[in-house]
Amino acid sequence: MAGRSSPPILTDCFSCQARQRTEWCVLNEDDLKRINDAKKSRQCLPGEVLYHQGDACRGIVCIESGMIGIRKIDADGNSVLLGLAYPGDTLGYRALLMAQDHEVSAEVLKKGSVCLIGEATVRSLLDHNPSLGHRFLWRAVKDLGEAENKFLESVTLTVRARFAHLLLILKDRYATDVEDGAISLELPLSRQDLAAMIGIRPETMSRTIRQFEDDGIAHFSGRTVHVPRIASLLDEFEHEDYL
Amino acid sequence: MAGRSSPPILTDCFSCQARQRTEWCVLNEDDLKRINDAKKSRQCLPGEVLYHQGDACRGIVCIESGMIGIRKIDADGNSVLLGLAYPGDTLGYRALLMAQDHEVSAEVLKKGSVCLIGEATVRSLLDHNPSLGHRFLWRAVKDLGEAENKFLESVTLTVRARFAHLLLILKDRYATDVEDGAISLELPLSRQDLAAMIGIRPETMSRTIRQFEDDGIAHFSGRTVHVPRIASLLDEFEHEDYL
DNA sequence: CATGGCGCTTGATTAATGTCAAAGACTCCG
DNA sequence: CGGAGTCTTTGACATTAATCAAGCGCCATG
Repeated sequence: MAGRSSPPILTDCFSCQARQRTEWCVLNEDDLKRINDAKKSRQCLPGEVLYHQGDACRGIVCIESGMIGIRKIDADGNSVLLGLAYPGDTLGYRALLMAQDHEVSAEVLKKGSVCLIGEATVRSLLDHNPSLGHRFLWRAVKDLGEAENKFLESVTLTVRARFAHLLLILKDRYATDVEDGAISLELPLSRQDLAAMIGIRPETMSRTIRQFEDDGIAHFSGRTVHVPRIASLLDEFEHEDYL
Repeated sequence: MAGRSSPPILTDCFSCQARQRTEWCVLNEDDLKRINDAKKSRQCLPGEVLYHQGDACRGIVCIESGMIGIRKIDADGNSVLLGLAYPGDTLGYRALLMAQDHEVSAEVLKKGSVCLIGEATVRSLLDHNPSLGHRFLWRAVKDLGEAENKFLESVTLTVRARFAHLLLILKDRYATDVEDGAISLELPLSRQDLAAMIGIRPETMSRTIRQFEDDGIAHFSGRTVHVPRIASLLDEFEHEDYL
């Protein structure tokens, strides 16, 4: 391990680290070979857009490494980050299954590599491989639950509460240091994108961060956050104004 | 037709009017018989709750007639109507597939009849009937798109715009009279529930209705609405404040 | 080193929506 | 018919978050 300096350029589904976490983990060797032959692998850099909303869907994207943001921009130019995607996640299955254009954009937030799998290949695999369909069904249902929760939060919780919740979610993946109720984390997002995740303006994000500072809930320094008492985030998120 | 006074009490999947619109339309005769034998049919009246959030999921519900509201109530008592379900819709598949408790309640809004299909039956059908899985996958993906749009609207649009959109959606199903850009419709919901659909307070709903009256966009009388110019609803929904 | 762009912060102000309270309207039931 | 309870409307007010505008800091680039 220590000797390898860089990953192989030509990635291979059989040895893909992320595959265990993907919908493709249920494929048998033959199918895996088919997908391996059909896929196109490629490196991607921050800022790059894998597909834009409105683009025709030509297949799906499988993330091998890096981080992708799912973004939607409305007619007025409001940018909302609907979600973050990580190695093992499959993107664009919605548009493919509905046989319509992409409704969202997929934008690279951290450099990494992705594989593109053509529409025909996916359809064919889905058709004769029921358990693959089940995996996608499971995935869609999970995403659906999360989407409904986001709607619910956006209409019932204040910005403070939503931001506290966002930090709690990011904590699970980005906590760098945990000790007895206190945590440090390294945010993967700019302030603008943090704002876009909970559907608020950058100015409001800035002010909310300031409030958390003033209230001693969290200390922000660049993208590093220190939370002395995780419970205080939970308080913000859950109690709201406990009557 | 004219002679029949009431529907038969014992409903039957083979003759079910709603089946064509359900996920079950892909079943062959054998499977249809299985489900027909396994299901329990029952009448339901407004106010009745088919399942509460937090209940264990014992199976799914298939709507034969009537209207069901999908409701979620948060810790502070805020009630949000996540959606409306109609004949042909299948409810509770989320909890069943995720093998967890119901996260929402299903509440009867208009009297009708539903069929309950046990968990074991559904799983068994899903397991050996791939096209049924595909139907559910398609359904989940569609619901997912709608849920994301609701989130998006809630964070980018004003209450006016969201209400205009709600009216446009309800129009498709409840328009009683359409003529040259003007419509009448009979709302299926109380003001409270209209408010709950877009995540606002009843008072705000009342005021928004008042605004629409004052602006000549729509005339409300009880649950009857008259919209002289449909385009005015579209203006509210789309342009927002066209810059 | 200078410069321009972009992201972030802050302040002042405004607009939108929630909250609280009260009164009317309607419905169901005895 | 009466009355309780719920739904709806309205008013006054508080609060939240968006908007507009300015300034600062950082970084890339010439």
